[in-house]
Amino acid sequence: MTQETKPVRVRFAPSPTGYLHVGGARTAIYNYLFAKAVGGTFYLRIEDTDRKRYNEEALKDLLRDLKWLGLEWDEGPFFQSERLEIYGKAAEQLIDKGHAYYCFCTEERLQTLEHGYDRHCRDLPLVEAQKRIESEKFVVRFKAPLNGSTKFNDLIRGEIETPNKDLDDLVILKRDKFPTYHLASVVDDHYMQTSHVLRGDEWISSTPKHVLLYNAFGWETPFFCHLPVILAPGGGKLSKRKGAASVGDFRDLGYLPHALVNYLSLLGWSPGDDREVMNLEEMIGAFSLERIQPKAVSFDEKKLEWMNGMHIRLLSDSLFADELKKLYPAEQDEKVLKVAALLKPRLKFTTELSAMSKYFFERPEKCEDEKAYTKYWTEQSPKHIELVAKELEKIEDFDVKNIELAFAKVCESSEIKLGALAQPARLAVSGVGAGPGLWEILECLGKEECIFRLRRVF
RNA sequence: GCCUCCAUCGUCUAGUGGUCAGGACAUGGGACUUUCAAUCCCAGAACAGGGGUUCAAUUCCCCUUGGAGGUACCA
Repeated sequence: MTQETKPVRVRFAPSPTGYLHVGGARTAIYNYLFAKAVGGTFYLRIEDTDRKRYNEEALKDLLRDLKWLGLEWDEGPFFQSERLEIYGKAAEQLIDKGHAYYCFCTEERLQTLEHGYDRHCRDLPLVEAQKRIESEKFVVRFKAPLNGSTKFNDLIRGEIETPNKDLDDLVILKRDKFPTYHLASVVDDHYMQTSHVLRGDEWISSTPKHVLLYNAFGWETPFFCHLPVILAPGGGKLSKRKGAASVGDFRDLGYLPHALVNYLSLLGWSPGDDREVMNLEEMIGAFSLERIQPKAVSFDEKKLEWMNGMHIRLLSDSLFADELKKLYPAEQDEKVLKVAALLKPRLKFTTELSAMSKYFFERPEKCEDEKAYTKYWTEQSPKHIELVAKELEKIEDFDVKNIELAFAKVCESSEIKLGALAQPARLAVSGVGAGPGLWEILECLGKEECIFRLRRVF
């Protein structure tokens, strides 16, 4: 079977040591989009071979965050820690073939070495080594070739060639019998029939070693595709200090999962046309590995914010109303839906919802918006508002059109500009100086409530 | 140090051996307007530098510079 005919199977293979950061999330997204785009399988593998850094909390968050993003996996999660026997056997297999060897060097000795491991144990006779493993601690190292060079083809960068003399005899089985990443990932990617390895580009320089491992086993290599890193706005690593960095952070800030996925998908990839705001189906439809850029990219939260606003506006009114309903479970659906429709076009974060919707459901006790108060409220305002209240009282059909007419009447009869009338009325009714159209607010509140609020004085 | 990768507006990107180098975010201005948004319109803004190859390079090659990654019994 050639690689071209192999069914597409890709994986996201995080190590549960910390929060899922946006770089990892994007790797997951590209794997997911690619699998879905070609009708392949997307599986999840947990690379928990580092017992010191293992963090159970991180694992839980990871699964939760992936689900939140909507990246459901088809298989897994598979845990490497449960497959130790397989890696042990694989290591033995390489030793038998002469591609790997036992190394008994102590950490102290290794520390005295200046330029990496000196291949001290490489030529120990196997029989001797096999005796020593009974009583001594050891690791298993891969025997890298001394001459020649190793090439592989990266799907977005083309051929990458490394002289073998620059590759060291890397440890594949650690002292604690756990495999290193290199062994575990190669063995798993083979047995789990991974067709394409899409991972961060920090792995580029390890890939020749992986290729050598595949060769030593006599296995076919998967396709490799290394994704560019995501950098912080000013350059350098993305970190909490430089703003939000983990998926959880963005969720807490009020971002929509699909807005994050959409934005992240565009960081290093484009559909080839001018589309930017896309739902998951559109992203899947447009996705291809060839259009991924090799260049490192920097994270622009401003654009993410904009993207989030766009996705909020894309939400159906009823879906958006569900968010609002969470805040006011006791309120009537009809009113919640109305308020939601008014608010939807004007916010960037669902977290703004609470503050922006409050006055629709609770009477404001006082004017909370001091700036607007100083700007719009005058000594004349109470008088003007009373005129409005009187006019509103006369309305039979309390809708936007009639409310507007009522205001127009007051303006005309008392020669007041609409601005001087509407803003104080808004303050009286909502307690704040900004929001949806005043007529809409009033209609939503209902005649009785409006008149009550107008006649109170702050 | 050594090895590897990368390089179009401030940012994300499209693009081609001959283009007015296109779009989006951000920025500035305008329109709309009862406010704040949203929306619409307009503007400024880029092919890192130097060598080649070529009739012609942003595009192909080399060097420099800059950035990123690796150089772990971490992934």
